[in-house]
Amino acid sequence: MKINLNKHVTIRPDTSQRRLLLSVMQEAEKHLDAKELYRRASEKDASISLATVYRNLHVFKEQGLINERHLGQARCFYEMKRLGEHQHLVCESCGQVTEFESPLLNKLIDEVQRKNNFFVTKVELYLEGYCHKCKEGKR
Amino acid sequence: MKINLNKHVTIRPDTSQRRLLLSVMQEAEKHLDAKELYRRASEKDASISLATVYRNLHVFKEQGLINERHLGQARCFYEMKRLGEHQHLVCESCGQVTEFESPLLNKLIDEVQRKNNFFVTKVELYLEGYCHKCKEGKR
DNA sequence: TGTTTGTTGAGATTGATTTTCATTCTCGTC
DNA sequence: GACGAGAATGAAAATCAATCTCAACAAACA
Ligand SMILES: [Mn+2]
Ligand SMILES: [Mn+2]
Ligand SMILES: [Zn+2]
Ligand SMILES: [Zn+2]
Repeated sequence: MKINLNKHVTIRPDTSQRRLLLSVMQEAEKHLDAKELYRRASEKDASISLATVYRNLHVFKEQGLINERHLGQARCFYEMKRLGEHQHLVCESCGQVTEFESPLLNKLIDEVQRKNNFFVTKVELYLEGYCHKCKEGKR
Repeated sequence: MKINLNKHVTIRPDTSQRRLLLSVMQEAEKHLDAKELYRRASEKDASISLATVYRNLHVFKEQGLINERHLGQARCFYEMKRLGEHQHLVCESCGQVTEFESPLLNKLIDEVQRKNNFFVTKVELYLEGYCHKCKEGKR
């Protein structure tokens, strides 16, 4: 289910749409889905197309500029890649997304790679449950 | 985006469609998506509807009989729940799905719950990369 | 037996994503 | 400066999984 990006093609690194989309991604304080990225980009360039958003999300992903995340929903969310991997905690009740890191995860992955003779290129740990507030409310 | 199953309704536990769907799930040697479950069930009862497959996947999930998994694709896969949690390794190249367990994961989750004051109800660790065979082939 | 309530099949609908296609842009060459 | 090839774009159509609607059906039970 990959988009048809024709691998034998040189990607032009810099178009006004790409610059706009990247700047919106960078300014974003949280994870954006394609539609929200489109909405925000449209405010600055009303003519941009949703197809261009999707196409460039693929390009950015291939270039390693952004991460694609699955946060419970069917649709994907995107965020700029940063130093240090992190994973997500999603509250079933209020939808709040919390980020966390743990050195244990790397340890786990090392072990899994060794035991299964597998080379890991992508890690996604998704935890769902109840956040601080919603946990209280449940009582 | 939940299906409308009307919570204040008593679920009738045993219909011929449910029995059929569960038996197909049990016989399955690997993870099935809704369409594949539908295809296999249709072989035994040509009149079964895809809507019934989806409806009952929700029922089985609520009853804790099956697990829903996200294996890279947008669509979901399902498998019978078994003793002992396990997670998945998916080969980017050949698509092979390998299952694994690690006690480190529980340790990690304990830590995350404590540090973030969060109550975890669902865990999904998805690792993608290259399996034994495909790793070799790459050289 | 008649009523109530849960279930089903078929088909329509939704929502996210991808593709198609005609047009436009970029950039190196003449 | 015109040109040509390749890459990118906008708009709209197509795809695909998942969900919903609704009339018919079946089980439970009064
Ligand atoms: Mn994040
Ligand atoms: Mn499994
Ligand atoms: Zn919450
Ligand atoms: Zn492989």
